[in-house]
Amino acid sequence: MPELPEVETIVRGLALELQDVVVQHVIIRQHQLRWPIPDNLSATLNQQKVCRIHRRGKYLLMRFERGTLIIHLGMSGHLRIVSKTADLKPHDHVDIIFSEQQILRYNDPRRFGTILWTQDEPEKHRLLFSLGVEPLSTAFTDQYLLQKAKKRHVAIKPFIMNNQVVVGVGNIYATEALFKANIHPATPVNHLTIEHVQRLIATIKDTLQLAISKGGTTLKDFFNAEGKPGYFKQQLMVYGREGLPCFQCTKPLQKIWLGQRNSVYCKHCQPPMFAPVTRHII
DNA sequence: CAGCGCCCCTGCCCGC
DNA sequence: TGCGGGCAGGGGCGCT
Repeated sequence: MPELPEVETIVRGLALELQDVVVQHVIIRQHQLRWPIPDNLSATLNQQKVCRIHRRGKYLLMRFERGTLIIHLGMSGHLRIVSKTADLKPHDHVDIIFSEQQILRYNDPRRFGTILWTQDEPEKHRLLFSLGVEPLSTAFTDQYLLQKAKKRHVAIKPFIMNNQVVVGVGNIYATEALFKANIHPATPVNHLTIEHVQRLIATIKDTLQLAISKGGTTLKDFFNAEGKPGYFKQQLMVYGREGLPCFQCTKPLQKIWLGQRNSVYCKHCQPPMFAPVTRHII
């Protein structure tokens, strides 16, 4: 579900709602997420005040007085503010209760998400310390990406989806940004010219920023903290449009499997920039 | 050490 | 209508 624009949308919503509120109580109905939720989380959070809500990559960080709650939504996680009277739904795994009107409810059908606590600076946490640059920061430049691509042979799509290179670019936005930059998703990174890299940086930033301005992408079940969908889906040029005509050249869009993920592209607008890979059969 | 595959889990859609 | 297979917006980890 969530890529960077969706997490950013949720962070902004929660930051408005939960600044300086105090935890009254925590209910954990299901401990088993990607890693178990700490047993003592309720005791740890009790009576602590929310100091700041921000994010690093797709990790949502809730800073309290004595530490930070690290939340990741995985593929199917949701965070909503609900009131005490809201119906309990399947997979409502955690409630952080601030008041009768302010319950932060975590729902995650697939349980690929994460809720962990750290007393240290969250940047030092094992899940965060080796993360790459933020794509919307000034640190994400052509020189940075070229440096990272040195001695690498991976295809550009899994490369920009690698969190150690740049954070927050998932399958939807990687697919869209490569289309807008006219770069074939299977191009080996060492075949890219500086012009390609410059174009790609620009289209990644543009795509993410536009998506944030639309409140994220709702494919079927993304909703922000107020339960409202995002409207970036209407802007998708290629993602999910396999076999349909390219909006630029009207030729049917293609699908390939790259880095354990599906990728849609236009073979006319994103021509291959490399010799075909020959593979031994049997 | 780069790169690939596996795996954590449920829901949903498709074809038979 | 029921069921098995495949696929899904993520990403850490272990193996080669």
